[in-house]
Amino acid sequence: MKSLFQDLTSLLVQNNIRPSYQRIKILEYLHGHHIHPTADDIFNALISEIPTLSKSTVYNTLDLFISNNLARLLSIEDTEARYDIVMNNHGHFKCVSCGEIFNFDIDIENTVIKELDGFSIKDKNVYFKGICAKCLQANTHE
Amino acid sequence: MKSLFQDLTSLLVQNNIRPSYQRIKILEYLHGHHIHPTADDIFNALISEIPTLSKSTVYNTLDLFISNNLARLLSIEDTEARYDIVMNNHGHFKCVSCGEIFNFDIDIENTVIKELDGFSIKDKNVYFKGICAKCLQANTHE
DNA sequence: TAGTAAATTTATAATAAGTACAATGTTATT
DNA sequence: AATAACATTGTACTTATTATAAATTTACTA
Repeated sequence: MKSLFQDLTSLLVQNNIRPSYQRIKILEYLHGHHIHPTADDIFNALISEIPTLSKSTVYNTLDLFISNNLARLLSIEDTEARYDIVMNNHGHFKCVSCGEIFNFDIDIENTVIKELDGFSIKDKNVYFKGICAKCLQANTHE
Repeated sequence: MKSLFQDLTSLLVQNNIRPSYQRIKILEYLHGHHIHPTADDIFNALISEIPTLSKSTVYNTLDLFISNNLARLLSIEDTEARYDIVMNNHGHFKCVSCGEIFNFDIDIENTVIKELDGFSIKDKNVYFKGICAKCLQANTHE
Protein backbone atom coordinates (compact mmCIF):
# COMPACT_ATOMS: atom_id res chain seq x y z
CA MET A 1 0.00 0.00 0.00
CA LYS A 2 1.35 3.35 -0.99
CA SER A 3 1.79 6.17 1.44
CA LEU A 4 0.35 9.64 0.96
CA PHE A 5 3.89 10.87 0.45
CA GLN A 6 4.29 8.42 -2.42
CA ASP A 7 0.89 9.34 -3.87
CA LEU A 8 1.75 13.01 -3.85
CA THR A 9 5.13 12.28 -5.38
CA SER A 10 3.39 10.44 -8.20
CA LEU A 11 0.98 13.31 -8.64
CA LEU A 12 3.86 15.71 -9.10
CA VAL A 13 5.68 13.40 -11.51
CA GLN A 14 2.49 12.97 -13.54
CA ASN A 15 2.43 16.72 -13.95
CA ASN A 16 6.09 16.87 -14.98
CA ILE A 17 7.06 18.53 -11.74
CA ARG A 18 10.24 17.30 -10.15
CA PRO A 19 9.21 16.00 -6.73
CA SER A 20 11.51 17.88 -4.42
CA TYR A 21 11.09 17.50 -0.69
CA GLN A 22 9.81 21.06 -0.34
CA ARG A 23 7.24 20.62 -3.08
CA ILE A 24 5.94 17.36 -1.64
CA LYS A 25 5.67 18.88 1.82
CA ILE A 26 3.80 21.93 0.57
CA LEU A 27 1.44 19.76 -1.44
CA GLU A 28 0.98 17.49 1.57
CA TYR A 29 0.12 20.51 3.68
CA LEU A 30 -2.48 21.70 1.20
CA HIS A 31 -4.03 18.25 1.08
CA GLY A 32 -4.17 17.96 4.85
CA HIS A 33 -5.31 21.47 5.72
CA HIS A 34 -8.33 22.72 3.84
CA ILE A 35 -8.29 25.97 5.75
CA HIS A 36 -7.41 28.15 2.75
CA PRO A 37 -4.00 29.05 4.12
CA THR A 38 -1.95 32.07 3.14
CA ALA A 39 1.62 31.65 1.91
CA ASP A 40 2.68 32.74 5.37
CA ASP A 41 0.53 30.08 7.05
CA ILE A 42 2.20 27.42 4.94
CA PHE A 43 5.64 28.78 5.64
CA ASN A 44 5.05 28.87 9.40
CA ALA A 45 3.59 25.37 9.42
CA LEU A 46 6.59 23.87 7.67
CA ILE A 47 9.53 25.88 8.95
CA SER A 48 10.08 23.62 11.98
CA GLU A 49 10.22 20.55 9.78
CA ILE A 50 12.25 22.24 7.04
CA PRO A 51 14.42 24.76 8.88
CA THR A 52 16.03 26.04 5.69
CA LEU A 53 12.71 26.70 3.99
CA SER A 54 12.43 30.08 2.32
CA LYS A 55 9.29 32.06 1.65
CA SER A 56 10.44 32.40 -1.94
CA THR A 57 10.15 28.65 -2.24
CA VAL A 58 6.62 28.74 -0.88
CA TYR A 59 5.60 31.40 -3.38
CA ASN A 60 7.42 29.71 -6.27
CA THR A 61 5.90 26.36 -5.46
CA LEU A 62 2.37 27.72 -5.11
CA ASP A 63 2.71 29.49 -8.46
CA LEU A 64 3.94 26.25 -9.99
CA PHE A 65 1.01 24.30 -8.53
CA ILE A 66 -1.45 26.88 -9.81
CA SER A 67 0.05 26.78 -13.31
CA ASN A 68 -0.37 23.01 -13.28
CA ASN A 69 -3.86 23.18 -11.86
CA LEU A 70 -2.91 21.43 -8.65
CA ALA A 71 -3.80 24.42 -6.52
CA ARG A 72 -6.10 27.34 -6.77
CA LEU A 73 -5.73 30.97 -5.78
CA LEU A 74 -8.48 32.58 -3.74
CA SER A 75 -8.79 36.33 -4.05
CA ILE A 76 -11.58 36.56 -1.48
CA GLU A 77 -9.23 38.24 0.94
CA ASP A 78 -8.28 41.81 0.11
CA THR A 79 -4.95 41.81 1.87
CA GLU A 80 -3.41 38.38 1.35
CA ALA A 81 -3.74 35.67 -1.23
CA ARG A 82 -5.08 32.33 -0.04
CA TYR A 83 -4.59 28.92 -1.52
CA ASP A 84 -6.55 25.70 -1.77
CA ILE A 85 -6.22 22.43 -3.56
CA VAL A 86 -8.40 22.19 -6.64
CA MET A 87 -11.93 21.05 -6.01
CA ASN A 88 -14.74 21.63 -8.41
CA ASN A 89 -18.16 23.10 -7.85
CA HIS A 90 -17.74 24.90 -4.62
CA GLY A 91 -17.86 28.47 -3.49
CA HIS A 92 -16.26 30.27 -0.57
CA PHE A 93 -17.92 32.21 2.20
CA LYS A 94 -15.80 34.54 4.30
CA CYS A 95 -17.02 35.57 7.71
CA VAL A 96 -16.03 39.20 8.16
CA SER A 97 -16.30 38.79 11.92
CA CYS A 98 -14.07 35.79 12.68
CA GLY A 99 -12.28 35.66 9.35
CA GLU A 100 -12.95 31.99 8.75
CA ILE A 101 -13.54 30.85 5.18
CA PHE A 102 -16.16 28.18 4.60
CA ASN A 103 -16.67 26.03 1.53
CA PHE A 104 -20.13 25.45 0.16
CA ASP A 105 -21.44 23.44 -2.74
CA ILE A 106 -22.63 25.37 -5.74
CA ASP A 107 -22.88 24.19 -9.29
CA ILE A 108 -21.52 26.99 -11.39
CA GLU A 109 -19.78 24.75 -13.92
CA ASN A 110 -22.90 24.07 -15.93
CA THR A 111 -24.21 27.61 -15.96
CA VAL A 112 -24.08 29.03 -19.47
CA ILE A 113 -23.46 32.75 -19.75
CA LYS A 114 -24.50 33.88 -23.19
CA GLU A 115 -22.61 37.17 -22.88
CA LEU A 116 -19.40 35.17 -22.59
CA ASP A 117 -20.00 33.25 -25.78
CA GLY A 118 -16.68 33.01 -27.59
CA PHE A 119 -14.71 33.55 -24.39
CA SER A 120 -12.41 30.88 -23.00
CA ILE A 121 -13.31 30.48 -19.32
CA LYS A 122 -10.54 28.90 -17.30
CA ASP A 123 -11.52 29.63 -13.75
CA LYS A 124 -14.79 30.24 -11.95
CA ASN A 125 -15.02 31.55 -8.42
CA VAL A 126 -17.98 32.34 -6.22
CA TYR A 127 -17.23 34.44 -3.16
CA PHE A 128 -19.77 35.34 -0.53
CA LYS A 129 -19.13 37.51 2.50
CA GLY A 130 -21.13 38.05 5.63
CA ILE A 131 -21.34 36.75 9.18
CA CYS A 132 -21.30 33.07 10.00
CA ALA A 133 -23.89 31.41 12.23
CA LYS A 134 -21.50 31.11 15.17
CA CYS A 135 -20.62 34.82 15.15
CA LEU A 136 -24.27 35.79 14.72
CA GLN A 137 -25.15 33.82 17.84
CA ALA A 138 -22.24 35.27 19.76
CA ASN A 139 -23.46 38.77 18.95
CA THR A 140 -26.96 37.96 20.13
CA HIS A 141 -25.67 37.18 23.61
CA GLU A 142 -23.92 40.53 24.09
CA MET B 1 -34.10 69.66 -14.35
CA LYS B 2 -31.45 68.55 -11.95
CA SER B 3 -27.86 67.98 -12.99
CA LEU B 4 -25.95 64.76 -12.36
CA PHE B 5 -23.84 66.72 -9.89
CA GLN B 6 -27.00 67.62 -7.99
CA ASP B 7 -28.31 64.06 -8.15
CA LEU B 8 -25.09 62.66 -6.74
CA THR B 9 -25.08 65.33 -4.05
CA SER B 10 -28.57 64.24 -3.05
CA LEU B 11 -27.50 60.61 -3.06
CA LEU B 12 -24.70 61.39 -0.63
CA VAL B 13 -26.95 63.47 1.61
CA GLN B 14 -29.53 60.68 1.65
CA ASN B 15 -26.81 58.42 3.00
CA ASN B 16 -25.76 60.91 5.66
CA ILE B 17 -22.51 61.61 3.88
CA ARG B 18 -21.44 65.22 3.76
CA PRO B 19 -21.23 66.06 0.05
CA SER B 20 -17.72 67.43 -0.25
CA TYR B 21 -16.35 68.31 -3.66
CA GLN B 22 -13.91 65.39 -3.58
CA ARG B 23 -16.62 62.90 -2.68
CA ILE B 24 -18.97 64.11 -5.37
CA LYS B 25 -16.22 63.98 -7.99
CA ILE B 26 -15.16 60.46 -7.01
CA LEU B 27 -18.77 59.28 -7.07
CA GLU B 28 -19.26 61.02 -10.42
CA TYR B 29 -16.22 59.23 -11.78
CA LEU B 30 -17.51 55.85 -10.64
CA HIS B 31 -20.88 56.56 -12.24
CA GLY B 32 -19.35 57.64 -15.52
CA HIS B 33 -16.63 55.00 -15.84
CA HIS B 34 -17.75 51.44 -15.39
CA ILE B 35 -14.27 50.16 -16.05
CA HIS B 36 -13.68 48.80 -12.55
CA PRO B 37 -10.97 51.34 -11.80
CA THR B 38 -8.27 50.97 -9.18
CA ALA B 39 -7.80 53.65 -6.54
CA ASP B 40 -4.85 54.78 -8.60
CA ASP B 41 -6.95 55.07 -11.76
CA ILE B 42 -9.40 57.29 -9.93
CA PHE B 43 -6.62 59.41 -8.47
CA ASN B 44 -4.97 59.92 -11.85
CA ALA B 45 -8.26 60.76 -13.53
CA LEU B 46 -9.11 63.46 -11.02
CA ILE B 47 -5.75 64.99 -10.11
CA SER B 48 -5.83 67.49 -12.98
CA GLU B 49 -9.23 68.74 -11.93
CA ILE B 50 -8.45 68.62 -8.20
CA PRO B 51 -4.74 69.40 -7.98
CA THR B 52 -4.68 69.10 -4.20
CA LEU B 53 -6.27 65.66 -4.22
CA SER B 54 -4.55 63.10 -2.04
CA LYS B 55 -4.57 59.35 -2.45
CA SER B 56 -5.58 59.10 1.16
CA THR B 57 -8.78 60.90 0.27
CA VAL B 58 -9.44 58.46 -2.56
CA TYR B 59 -8.97 55.48 -0.26
CA ASN B 60 -10.96 57.07 2.56
CA THR B 61 -13.79 57.97 0.24
CA LEU B 62 -13.96 54.56 -1.38
CA ASP B 63 -14.07 52.92 2.05
CA LEU B 64 -16.85 55.29 3.02
CA PHE B 65 -18.83 54.50 -0.12
CA ILE B 66 -18.40 50.77 0.45
CA SER B 67 -19.59 51.07 4.04
CA ASN B 68 -22.66 52.86 2.80
CA ASN B 69 -23.24 50.42 -0.02
CA LEU B 70 -22.69 53.02 -2.71
CA ALA B 71 -19.66 51.21 -4.12
CA ARG B 72 -18.41 47.70 -4.21
CA LEU B 73 -14.94 46.22 -3.89
CA LEU B 74 -13.78 43.71 -6.47
CA SER B 75 -11.14 41.27 -5.33
CA ILE B 76 -10.81 39.67 -8.75
CA GLU B 77 -7.40 41.21 -9.16
CA ASP B 78 -4.63 39.75 -7.04
CA THR B 79 -2.47 42.82 -6.99
CA GLU B 80 -4.80 45.77 -6.71
CA ALA B 81 -8.30 46.36 -5.43
CA ARG B 82 -10.85 47.50 -7.98
CA TYR B 83 -14.04 49.41 -7.44
CA ASP B 84 -17.43 49.61 -9.04
CA ILE B 85 -20.74 51.22 -8.30
CA VAL B 86 -23.29 48.85 -6.85
CA MET B 87 -25.28 46.88 -9.40
CA ASN B 88 -27.10 43.70 -8.60
CA ASN B 89 -26.99 40.35 -10.28
CA HIS B 90 -23.86 40.54 -12.30
CA GLY B 91 -20.57 38.73 -12.33
CA HIS B 92 -17.12 39.79 -13.49
CA PHE B 93 -14.91 38.17 -16.06
CA LYS B 94 -11.24 39.09 -16.15
CA CYS B 95 -9.26 38.46 -19.31
CA VAL B 96 -5.82 37.32 -18.20
CA SER B 97 -4.42 38.37 -21.57
CA CYS B 98 -5.51 42.00 -21.93
CA GLY B 99 -6.54 42.58 -18.34
CA GLU B 100 -9.97 43.94 -19.18
CA ILE B 101 -12.81 43.15 -16.80
CA PHE B 102 -16.22 42.45 -18.31
CA ASN B 103 -19.58 42.42 -16.59
CA PHE B 104 -22.06 39.65 -17.27
CA ASP B 105 -25.55 38.98 -16.05
CA ILE B 106 -25.95 36.16 -13.60
CA ASP B 107 -28.71 35.68 -11.10
CA ILE B 108 -26.99 34.59 -7.93
CA GLU B 109 -29.28 36.52 -5.60
CA ASN B 110 -32.00 33.92 -5.62
CA THR B 111 -29.77 30.89 -5.26
CA VAL B 112 -30.31 29.26 -1.90
CA ILE B 113 -27.29 27.56 -0.35
CA LYS B 114 -28.49 25.17 2.32
CA GLU B 115 -25.02 24.89 3.88
CA LEU B 116 -25.17 28.61 4.63
CA ASP B 117 -28.46 28.35 6.48
CA GLY B 118 -28.23 30.57 9.54
CA PHE B 119 -25.49 32.69 7.97
CA SER B 120 -25.99 36.35 7.19
CA ILE B 121 -24.87 36.88 3.61
CA LYS B 122 -24.04 40.48 2.83
CA ASP B 123 -22.12 40.28 -0.39
CA LYS B 124 -22.07 37.86 -3.31
CA ASN B 125 -19.42 37.91 -6.00
CA VAL B 126 -18.92 35.75 -9.04
CA TYR B 127 -15.50 35.98 -10.67
CA PHE B 128 -14.52 34.20 -13.84
CA LYS B 129 -11.11 34.31 -15.45
CA GLY B 130 -9.94 33.30 -18.88
CA ILE B 131 -9.33 34.84 -22.27
CA CYS B 132 -11.79 37.16 -23.95
CA ALA B 133 -13.01 36.66 -27.50
CA LYS B 134 -10.87 39.49 -28.86
CA CYS B 135 -7.64 38.11 -27.43
CA LEU B 136 -8.53 34.59 -28.58
CA GLN B 137 -8.90 35.86 -32.15
CA ALA B 138 -5.69 37.85 -31.94
CA ASN B 139 -3.81 34.70 -30.91
CA THR B 140 -5.26 32.77 -33.84
CA HIS B 141 -3.69 35.20 -36.31
CA GLU B 142 -0.17 34.78 -34.96
C1' DT C 1 32.25 8.14 -11.26
C1' DA C 2 34.00 12.73 -11.96
C1' DG C 3 32.60 16.87 -14.30
C1' DT C 4 29.24 19.80 -16.11
C1' DA C 5 24.77 21.57 -17.07
C1' DA C 6 20.18 22.32 -15.52
C1' DA C 7 16.95 22.86 -12.05
C1' DT C 8 15.81 24.22 -7.43
C1' DT C 9 16.25 26.57 -3.23
C1' DT C 10 17.65 30.28 -0.56
C1' DA C 11 18.55 35.04 1.19
C1' DT C 12 18.44 39.68 0.33
C1' DA C 13 16.87 43.67 -1.66
C1' DA C 14 13.36 46.08 -4.14
C1' DT C 15 8.50 47.22 -5.24
C1' DA C 16 4.20 48.97 -4.43
C1' DA C 17 -0.59 48.87 -2.48
C1' DG C 18 -2.63 50.20 1.35
C1' DT C 19 -2.77 52.17 6.25
C1' DA C 20 -1.76 55.16 10.26
C1' DC C 21 -1.25 59.44 11.88
C1' DA C 22 -0.65 64.14 12.74
C1' DA C 23 -1.24 68.65 10.77
C1' DT C 24 -3.94 71.61 8.08
C1' DG C 25 -8.11 73.21 6.15
C1' DT C 26 -13.17 73.40 5.96
C1' DT C 27 -17.89 73.34 7.51
C1' DA C 28 -21.52 73.51 10.99
C1' DT C 29 -23.16 75.11 15.39
C1' DT C 30 -23.72 77.97 19.34
C1' DA D 1 -16.84 85.33 16.13
C1' DA D 2 -15.46 81.18 18.62
C1' DT D 3 -15.40 76.57 18.91
C1' DA D 4 -16.16 71.89 17.83
C1' DA D 5 -16.70 68.40 14.47
C1' DC D 6 -15.52 66.83 10.20
C1' DA D 7 -12.66 66.27 5.97
C1' DT D 8 -8.45 66.50 3.43
C1' DT D 9 -3.69 66.22 2.86
C1' DG D 10 1.18 64.62 3.03
C1' DT D 11 4.43 61.79 5.04
C1' DA D 12 6.00 57.84 6.96
C1' DC D 13 5.21 53.21 7.72
C1' DT D 14 3.78 48.41 7.08
C1' DT D 15 3.71 44.33 4.63
C1' DA D 16 2.67 40.98 0.86
C1' DT D 17 4.81 39.86 -3.12
C1' DT D 18 8.44 39.95 -6.74
C1' DA D 19 13.11 40.19 -8.66
C1' DT D 20 17.60 38.76 -8.56
C1' DA D 21 21.73 36.52 -7.86
C1' DA D 22 24.29 33.21 -5.18
C1' DA D 23 24.33 28.65 -3.32
C1' DT D 24 22.81 24.09 -3.39
C1' DT D 25 20.98 19.99 -5.26
C1' DT D 26 19.91 16.91 -8.96
C1' DA D 27 20.38 14.97 -13.57
C1' DC D 28 23.16 13.92 -17.38
C1' DT D 29 27.15 12.64 -20.01
C1' DA D 30 31.72 11.45 -21.12
